[in-house]
Amino acid sequence: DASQTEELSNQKGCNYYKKGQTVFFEGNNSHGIYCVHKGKLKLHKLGTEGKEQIIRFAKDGDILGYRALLSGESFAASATVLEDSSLCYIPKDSLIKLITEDPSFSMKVLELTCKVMGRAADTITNLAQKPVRERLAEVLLMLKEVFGLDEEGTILVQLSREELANIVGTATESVIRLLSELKKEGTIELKGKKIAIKNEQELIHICNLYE
Amino acid sequence: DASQTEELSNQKGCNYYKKGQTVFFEGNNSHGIYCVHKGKLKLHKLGTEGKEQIIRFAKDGDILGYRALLSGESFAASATVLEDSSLCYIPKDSLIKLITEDPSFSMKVLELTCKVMGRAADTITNLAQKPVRERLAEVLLMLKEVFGLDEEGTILVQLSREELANIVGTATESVIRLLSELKKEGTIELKGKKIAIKNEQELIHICNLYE
DNA sequence: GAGGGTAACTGACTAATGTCAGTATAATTA
DNA sequence: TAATTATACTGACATTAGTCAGTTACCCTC
Repeated sequence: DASQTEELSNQKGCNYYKKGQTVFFEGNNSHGIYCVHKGKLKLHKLGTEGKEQIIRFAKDGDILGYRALLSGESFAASATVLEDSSLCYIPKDSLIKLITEDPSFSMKVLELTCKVMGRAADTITNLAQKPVRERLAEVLLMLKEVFGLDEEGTILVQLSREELANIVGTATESVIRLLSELKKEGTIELKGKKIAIKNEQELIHICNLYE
Repeated sequence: DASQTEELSNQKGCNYYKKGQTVFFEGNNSHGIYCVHKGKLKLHKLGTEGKEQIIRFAKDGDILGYRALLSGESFAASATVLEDSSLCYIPKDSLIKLITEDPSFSMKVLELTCKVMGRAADTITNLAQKPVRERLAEVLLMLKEVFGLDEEGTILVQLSREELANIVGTATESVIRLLSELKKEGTIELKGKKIAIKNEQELIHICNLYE
């Protein structure tokens, strides 16, 4: 959890990453995990024809790279920094030691992985069944949950239209069209890359249309 | 792993479930986990308009229901028996005791959850990016991996066309049409519900078309 | 501040896939 | 075995969403 992660961070010191830098690459082997001290990252993997698929996001207090390490597999996704961030690295041995020696810590890690699995099942269901418009609404609400809003309702993360498309699982043009639709309807506001949620109830309504 | 699961199964004894029976329901709370002694199950959740989405499968030696228990959330999916099965139940307390007292067991469970997470990321990417035909090919190969084939190449699980559609994330009619296409091309063979893989290389080719 | 590059946007078109309606076949049960 | 239901299948059609081509707006560097 936050306190234990923080403790680890302080012990080891942090490294700084510039916007756009990739912390680890899909397919490589994991030798340790990363704790986000301060920053925002995307976890993404390569799909068809090299197209990026964004799997999830990480922010302050989150940990990264543990899936590969604990499964003994290579990284299933790459982690790229969305804005200048500081992450601390915990080598494999320290982590394994902590997990095996501290049952409460290993329960925490289990809890985390199991929660992420639950979110993944939702994502699968939505991708399989919902049309693009509903998925986009869902993504906007997810981004709000993860990164929060400022006073004006602006989602506190900067993503390109292409990146939004790579979360939703659609073409960039579709995202552009649907965003301007939502703007016309007064549900959101657009100022450059910034997206402000003006009518959250309507977004919730859109993504629950048939439920 | 298998030996520890088996040990637990023997201790507690198994319960029998008839084909079609649901072992636990999405949304309910978990008070223990289930080990599959012998059988085949689907894990599925409700999506748009009550449509089923199949998330994954379980067979002999697999465990079920741990995600909810360890995350402290309700079941994210229901588990339904595809053919008569025997499962043994392990109450929460026994499991927690085992995890906290045996570090090697808790590492095993972590390894399991992390592997499942990796598969989920693949599924998300495929659903988001691949067309239905490729996803169907992928599903047939996945079913082969999970349940195996008999001497004639028949996949050793019986699923309706609707269930196949609910894995692939498409309409039943699309599955029917694509299956008969694959049959015409000689890639598979159909005898009632039974699907036999006649040209695995071709299936692999289909699902890797653009990679 | 001009120029070059990238990202955002728009419109026309096409292809993929879902929907609907109806028939045939298999499975189940009275 | 006949009746009944459920599942598999087929064809026509509608709709969604992706592709392609081109324009405009923004951003960064020189």
